[in-house]
Amino acid sequence: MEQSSLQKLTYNPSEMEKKALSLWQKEGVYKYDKNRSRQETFSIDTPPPTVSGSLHLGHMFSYSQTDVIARYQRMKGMNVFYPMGWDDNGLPTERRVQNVYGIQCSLEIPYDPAYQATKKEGKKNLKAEDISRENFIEVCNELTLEDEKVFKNLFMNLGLSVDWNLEYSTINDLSRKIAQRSFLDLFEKKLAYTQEAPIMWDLDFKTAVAQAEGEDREIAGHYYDIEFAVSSGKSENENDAKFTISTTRPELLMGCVAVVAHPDDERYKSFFGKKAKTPLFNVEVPILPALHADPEKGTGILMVCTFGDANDVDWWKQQKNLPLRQVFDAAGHIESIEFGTEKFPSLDAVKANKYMEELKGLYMKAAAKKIVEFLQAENLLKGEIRPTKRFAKFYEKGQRPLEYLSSRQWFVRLLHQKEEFLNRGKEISWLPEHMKNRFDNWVKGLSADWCIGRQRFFGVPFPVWYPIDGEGKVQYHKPIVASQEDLPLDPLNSVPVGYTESQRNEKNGFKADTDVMDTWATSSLTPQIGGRWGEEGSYFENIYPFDFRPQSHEIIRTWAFYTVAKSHFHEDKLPWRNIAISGWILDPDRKKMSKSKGNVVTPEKYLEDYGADAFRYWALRAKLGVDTAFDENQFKIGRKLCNKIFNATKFVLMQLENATSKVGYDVEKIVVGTDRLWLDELSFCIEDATKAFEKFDYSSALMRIESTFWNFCDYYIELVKVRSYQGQQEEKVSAEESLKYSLDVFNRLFAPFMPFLMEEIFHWRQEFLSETFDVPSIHLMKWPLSEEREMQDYSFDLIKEISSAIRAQKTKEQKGMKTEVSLLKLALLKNEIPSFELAREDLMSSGGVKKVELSEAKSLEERKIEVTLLG
RNA sequence: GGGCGUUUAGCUCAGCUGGUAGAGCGCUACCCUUACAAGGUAGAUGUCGGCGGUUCGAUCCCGUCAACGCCCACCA
Repeated sequence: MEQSSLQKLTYNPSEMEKKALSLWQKEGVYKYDKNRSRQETFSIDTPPPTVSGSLHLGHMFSYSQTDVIARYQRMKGMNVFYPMGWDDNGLPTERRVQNVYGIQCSLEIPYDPAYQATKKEGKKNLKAEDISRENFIEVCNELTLEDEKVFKNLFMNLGLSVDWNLEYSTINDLSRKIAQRSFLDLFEKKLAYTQEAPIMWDLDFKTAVAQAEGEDREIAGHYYDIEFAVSSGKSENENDAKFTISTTRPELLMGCVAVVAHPDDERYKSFFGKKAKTPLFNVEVPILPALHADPEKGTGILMVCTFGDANDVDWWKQQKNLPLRQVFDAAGHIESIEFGTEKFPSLDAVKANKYMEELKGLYMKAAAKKIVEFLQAENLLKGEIRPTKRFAKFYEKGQRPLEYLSSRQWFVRLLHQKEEFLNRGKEISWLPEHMKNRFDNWVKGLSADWCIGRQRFFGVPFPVWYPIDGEGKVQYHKPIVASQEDLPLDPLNSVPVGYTESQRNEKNGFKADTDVMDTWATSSLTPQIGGRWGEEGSYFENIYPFDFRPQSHEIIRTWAFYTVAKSHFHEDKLPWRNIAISGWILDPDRKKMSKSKGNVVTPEKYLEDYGADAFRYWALRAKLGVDTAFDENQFKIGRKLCNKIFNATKFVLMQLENATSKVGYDVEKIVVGTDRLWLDELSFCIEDATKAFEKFDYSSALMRIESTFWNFCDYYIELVKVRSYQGQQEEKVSAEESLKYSLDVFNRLFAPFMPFLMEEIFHWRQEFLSETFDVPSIHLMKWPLSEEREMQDYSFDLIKEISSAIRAQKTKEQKGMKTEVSLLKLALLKNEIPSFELAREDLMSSGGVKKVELSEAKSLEERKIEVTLLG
């Protein structure tokens, strides 16, 4: 308690961060109490970050924004449910595991409980070892655990007030169990169904992809003008009418099932009802009218192949009688097609099969080249090959354009409930409001049910088997689903009720579903996973529907939408009341930061250089939903504010070393007018900050608190510092109590924003002021309330004026001189004499002032208060 | 083509229901002078993207155009 010990202190963020972190952990400051009621609970549906690669600035930015809200709610006395999940389920992890351990998943191999994976550490060209899916998942779990530790550390250092007891990963037993439970519920409600249908397919990952995971990219291609003929039923006929089709996909020619033109197109009207003959393969296909054919584009007539693009799929689905002709396999090789069969008829099967001989097994690109050569040889390629740019759908993480492939998949019905989803969107409070448009747009544009199956390994297996009949045919239309008690399970290692392991893949036996679920099928259940939905000891009812869901805008169509859909299906409720969309961090040129552009800034360095509190300041100055250009300056400003708070607090504590009373504060003893004015200012600040926080507008709250704090330093401290240690007793006490009160208020107001520094100051108060508290941390203190009493009728500007004047005089070293305080806009003049008298008394007792007079002037506005300072 | 957002001082951004603009950084000048030089004091800086309209009055409301960004659709 010696003065020197205070004086020596310098702002050292990393030291106080360490201290605070261990205190929080030791005291369980952020622990969620599952026994408290729903009304007393504020629940947050935290986004589980993808655990691959590293956390970037954008994460730190948006997670800080959620944390400040969590901290405010906690100080309001709420029981905060603030979990953290890791999204480790999915492709990126799977690929890494394959590389790191040199293993791959085989669906044929049984589970080996004794299996231990070893990292291959530099050994190259090892043949990948085959292991079972369940073993593979175990290895994935091991690897992601390491990443999760790194992430957790970084989040802790940022000061997130997460309850780490509520940590989960999207592939752990609980998540798998709940994802499977969700599936069973959807199945029971007839919302999940399996069907053979064309789906978007990634050739490299060899998996189905959902509508929401596609993105458009521009690719280079070529137009080929190919000559077709109207068929007369013979393979060769000089007199057949000819027409030309422009296509960019000649390799799909074998899959052509129809030729279409716009119904009003005069050029082709007479062809409708007739058949066309495909070049090379001589397959007869109907010529039909179709509205999606645009007479302006190409030659106005086009081939429908199963399948070249979404149009083909849509149109094909509407036509009931068209065949399906799949020409390439799951890896993008041309299938071995036999012409002259029922599925692939031809007017000249011999010739067609001769061409096929050379095409089969080729990758599509090579096949296209070959076909073009054949066409040239037969003089069926008309005009020039014209280069073009076109947009194609890609899987977000993929390298090659998506293809449409027909396969059996599990779907979740969405299309029948678009209206309901739109209504759900209306019930949610969107922050900022306009983000709702993205949700609406997406729902309105939905064109396919949700394909939830993925032909991958690291994911949640479908708890499903299919019976095999006496002829060895798999009865896909009669799925056998697992029962609740057995979850989580992998059907590859479990047996359905009524069967034995020996019947696996046998006649009259069963076959396991080999697919896993889409990542979103699990992550759309974060509210259920967080609340341990359907589990013993579940506290789902105490947190659901959640109060707050933070997330970024690019996943409104996926995560937000799917979460709403699942909640709607399972509970017939909204998953959360408020959704807050954070903005993006852009690089200084206002471009989105992305790995491919090489403009990504990693957070570790800034966190270390400026300290977590300064780092948070940068994130918390930004409003929700607003993209922010990265600017290192903002860290400096945060650092400066932290330093100022540190020094000002230190100074006030030093002023109070000889205080009359050190135990707490007594507002009753704050009697001097300027002190009371200052209390009013603090009250207004608390009121405004609270209002802002209630609207989740933490950045306005911060701005308000920050500016009040600067006023405190620049004007109020200036005004009272002399009086607070050498004034008359009553006035001295008034200043002391007011300073203690201010310290307390700022300590609490800044706590959600700068948790580390505020924790430190909280302990200074105990050490140097001998204050005692019944909680171990500032973060368990209550948010301050504004005082309910009558406010003065003149404003804080008065304090500013006097204080500036005093400082100006000191600077000039002209003590004892008169100084003038301009009160042009002060409320004082509205209510002239009585208020002036009141102000005069206050000023006289505020310290350093010798004389206060009202100047003579012709008009009211020109009158000034003249203050004479002590010599 | 449809939808959404952004555009305010050199930079990053505030600006609540319409009353001729604010902060911080940067800049200029002065100051180790006071708890804090990671300070302080005093200052300069804007056709509030363009053009129309409503209004006594528009950064704010309406229309329109432009630039930038995002989402969706189309792409034979």
